[in-house]
Amino acid sequence: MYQRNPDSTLSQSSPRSLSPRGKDGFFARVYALVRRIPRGKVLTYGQVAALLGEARWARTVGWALRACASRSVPCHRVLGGRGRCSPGYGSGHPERQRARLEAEGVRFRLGGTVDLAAYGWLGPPRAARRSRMHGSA
DNA sequence: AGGTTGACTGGGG
DNA sequence: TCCCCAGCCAACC
Repeated sequence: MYQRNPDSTLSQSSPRSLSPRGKDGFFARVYALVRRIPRGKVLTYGQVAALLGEARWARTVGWALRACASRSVPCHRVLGGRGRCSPGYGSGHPERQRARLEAEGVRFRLGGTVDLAAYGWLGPPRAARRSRMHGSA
């Protein structure tokens, strides 16, 4: 099984990353958003960055997830822009990411990519609800 | 203070 | 479709 020590990653793996300074806790906001991705749905690094209002910070999102502060953050639901698993997932085991996603019902194409149009999350409900409920009034 | 790194992206071959 | 290159930008050293 591929369970890493949640505790060790919390206390010693990335001590400084847990107190992100750039932009009032960008890391924390990344974790908060990723935690909301529903089972069986995915998001790309670029989309996470965009949803947080920092469209060009895709690489920084990667930094945040590398630290993967808590086991409660389903970081396996974040893929590269081409719907591919992250090369560095689980310290170089993207297959683990795939296994987790498949366990949630996400199917992969022959090339090892996920159909983002089919499995992509639309984002926080609130954003979608706002335009629909309030409309113009 | 400055160079390097990286779980990214988009474009081109 | 896959691989490589240039641009990207904060974190890291």
